[in-house]
Amino acid sequence: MQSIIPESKAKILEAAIPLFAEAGFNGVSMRSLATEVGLNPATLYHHFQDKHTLYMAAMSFVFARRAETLSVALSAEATPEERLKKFAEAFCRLIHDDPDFNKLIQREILAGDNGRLQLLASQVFHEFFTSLLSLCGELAPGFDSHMLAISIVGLVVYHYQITPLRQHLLGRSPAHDFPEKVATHVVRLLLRGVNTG
Amino acid sequence: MQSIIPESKAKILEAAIPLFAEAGFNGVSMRSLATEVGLNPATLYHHFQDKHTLYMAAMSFVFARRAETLSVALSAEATPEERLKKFAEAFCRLIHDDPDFNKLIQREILAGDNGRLQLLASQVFHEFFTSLLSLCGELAPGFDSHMLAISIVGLVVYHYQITPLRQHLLGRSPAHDFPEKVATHVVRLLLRGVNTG
DNA sequence: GTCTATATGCTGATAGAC
DNA sequence: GTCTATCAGCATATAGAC
Repeated sequence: MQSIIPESKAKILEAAIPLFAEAGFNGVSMRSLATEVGLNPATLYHHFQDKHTLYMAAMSFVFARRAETLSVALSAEATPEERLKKFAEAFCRLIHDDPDFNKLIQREILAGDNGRLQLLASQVFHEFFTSLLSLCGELAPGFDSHMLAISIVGLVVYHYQITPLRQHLLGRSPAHDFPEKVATHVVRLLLRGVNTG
Repeated sequence: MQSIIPESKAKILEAAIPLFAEAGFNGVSMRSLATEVGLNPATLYHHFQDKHTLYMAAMSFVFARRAETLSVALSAEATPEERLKKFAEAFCRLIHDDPDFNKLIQREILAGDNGRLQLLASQVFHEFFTSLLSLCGELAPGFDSHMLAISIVGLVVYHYQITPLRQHLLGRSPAHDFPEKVATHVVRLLLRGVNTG
């Protein structure tokens, strides 16, 4: 499954990922990318057929890195509550440590290309989401597993998505960015709701 | 507070909103916008100084429309539980009925311009978020109100944000898009967590 | 207030030398 | 595999007629 990528090609992709995450497909020119890598713009066309091909290669590159990480935390043998806790911690850490991953997914969803979303769903999220669905089924048989799974992911992802805006909202503290803090909050809310006790 | 906008100017802004929501600032050219409105590109520059000014005017236009709606559902006199329910329903309906609003906020967050996010926070979300914080304080004194408020918003918003991707994930049903369904799910999860009963 | 015509620069992409 | 040189097209924006 793991394809071998030549060094220079990988160097271009590594540079492309943060640029595309920050500015989107239209916001990154082949010139600016070439400058970033320290190459001539024409050289990029030796490694990739065109800009779109390069973009897709960069997406595959970053997504392949993370698809594995996502499933691991869910597959451990433990009680549903324990697995939820482990998953929340691993997921918060992942999203916190690799902001590009989150941004690129957001941009893909916004772009709304159905073929690409299909690819994303099947190649990156299928195994992860299947495991999460089964966890949801064990954890809360009375809930719609699909909605619950989306809610769990949303609770984590949204916290980090909205971070740049949160800086300007009331009650904000730097501690709110710590993965452990977010994980604890999310798990507590999921298990018992707002009922204190 | 409500500024008077000439008809032709308003017509341009109304056309610009869905275009910017769909393709982002870089993805919309003055040419394509002009074509959409049925005007010559040069005419746009009679109404707006430049593209950035036009974009900001479009943002103010769509946000001013919604800032009011957001606060209303929270200000009613009722028990915290009842207010949460009312808010969830109104919020789900708003996000469902006006996808552009959600997309434009997402794009603003991704763009990450701190000045513009500050403006968004103070002019659009301040009153709304303050009310939501106070509801959170009444509802769950044991929780960090800031985190809880973000979680409530995230549960709703993320559900609709991820809709294009959800189409390709397991367990999906068209009913998952209905605002009432999402609101019921979110409120149930918030009040009692996954504990069935 | 809307148009025609146009300036200027940046874009993705190619041909061909080394 | 990397470069120089260059193309055609589209971008934002302006000047000025009607």
